[in-house]
Amino acid sequence: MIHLFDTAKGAVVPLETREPQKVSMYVCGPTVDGAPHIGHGRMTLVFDVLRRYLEWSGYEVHHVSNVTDIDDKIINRAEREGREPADVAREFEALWWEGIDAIGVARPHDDPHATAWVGQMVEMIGALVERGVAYEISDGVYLEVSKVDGYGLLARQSLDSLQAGARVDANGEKRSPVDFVLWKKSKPGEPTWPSPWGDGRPGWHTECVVMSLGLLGDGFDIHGGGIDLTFPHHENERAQAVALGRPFARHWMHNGFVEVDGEKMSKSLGNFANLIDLVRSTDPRSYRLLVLQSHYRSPMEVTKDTIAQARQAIHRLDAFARRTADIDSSPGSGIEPDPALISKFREVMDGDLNTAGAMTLVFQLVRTVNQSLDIDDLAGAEPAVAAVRSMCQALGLELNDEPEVVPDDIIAMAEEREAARAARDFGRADSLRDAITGAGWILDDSAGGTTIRRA
RNA sequence: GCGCCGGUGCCCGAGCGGCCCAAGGGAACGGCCUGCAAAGCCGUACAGUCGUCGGUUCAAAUCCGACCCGGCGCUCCA
Repeated sequence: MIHLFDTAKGAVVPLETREPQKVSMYVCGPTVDGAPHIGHGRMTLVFDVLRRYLEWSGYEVHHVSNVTDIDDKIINRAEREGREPADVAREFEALWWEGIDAIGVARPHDDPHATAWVGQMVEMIGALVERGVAYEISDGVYLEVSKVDGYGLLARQSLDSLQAGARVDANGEKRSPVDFVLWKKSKPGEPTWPSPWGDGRPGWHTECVVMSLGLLGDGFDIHGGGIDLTFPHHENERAQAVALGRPFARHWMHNGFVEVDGEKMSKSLGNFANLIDLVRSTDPRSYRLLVLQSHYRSPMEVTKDTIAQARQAIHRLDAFARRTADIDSSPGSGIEPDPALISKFREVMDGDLNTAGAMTLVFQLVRTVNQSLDIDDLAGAEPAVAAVRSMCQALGLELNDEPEVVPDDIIAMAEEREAARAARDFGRADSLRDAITGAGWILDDSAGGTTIRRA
């Protein structure tokens, strides 16, 4: 059984699902006010691997991830650029999916948009007001945090110490500085929805409770996101559910941050690393491998160097895939993954999703298979090859065993070089090779002939 | 200030009481292969030690305390 760290419990615990063999997970998605960055990339990759591994383990997974398409930052950007907030949201949502698709993250089964759920949010806020845990002041409706049992569970701090640290509120009407906004009354020119408290829009923390509960139901299994969302976002989501008396997430998961040169990478710091640039400038699988080689809760260093290191490792894996391409391990082939290896993999992954340990296994197998193949021990290699393929599937790592599509003129030059080599005219052969290299292609000579690949 | 999380070889990064004189990847070096290279494969070396100082224990990278450094939250943030 898989064990995962639960932020609320502060410990690694077995994943006990609401229904047997089914997992419902809600992952906090982006606010689409700008291009996705590599931190978003890591987050989606972490939960993609979790989802794939659970599916590989036999669970039926219901994966929901929202898109926040109305928010102050979107409004501000729209204002700055003189266009409609919806237009800003549309543009960056498209970019979001481009980045996510490129790194091979499976699309969620549902991708609720905040703007489509405002009616339900108004309803929920109404219920909170009715229960006497929310109150209206001049600029909006707030949740009264002191009325929520166990507030501070995720923050791992008492209400008192949270209150001590909270910034003083400018308005002065809030009953406590930690009370948070459920409904924001609109200022002129902003997008609005009607409500019993006047036109306005929902606060950020409200959308995720309403949409997660709405799509996955009470007591769903996993709620996840970046570690920065732990407090206040997730705390406040939970507070609303608790205040309503509804069971919320059974299990909380948060992934660690990406750091660039030891520093937090974020929009506000300006050392913002764009995911789109990354996937356009390198093999996107490199980034998945980099993510896999560190633990999801640890900080992860992303620089040109670490990306390049991962790309080299991907090359090694691809070479392995090419070398073993002739081994057919499809169902009915008679070649099964070595059960001992699979159970070792499972044991490692079940320990809080230890993907780094899993990659260790994969690379060790790559070596032993190569050793077997070096001495023509095909039978010894086959079950290990099948195991590697199975593991890679669980990790969402696609290995490339296909020769690349090479332009005709490059092929022509390569053939000419072959002729020159056959004629032992190595001067001519080498100058042709230089020309091919100059065009961005690399020749791999081997006993079986020469293959061409992109540099 | 309060709370949380880290500091492991040249780089990235697992391990979190005995299986660790510490995995794996990258880089380095050597060999095989090659007309020569590159690629690929194989192998070797690199941490006598896991930020520092104390402590607990038969046993500590792993637990406890203090300190130093970095990150996160308490403010928009994945």
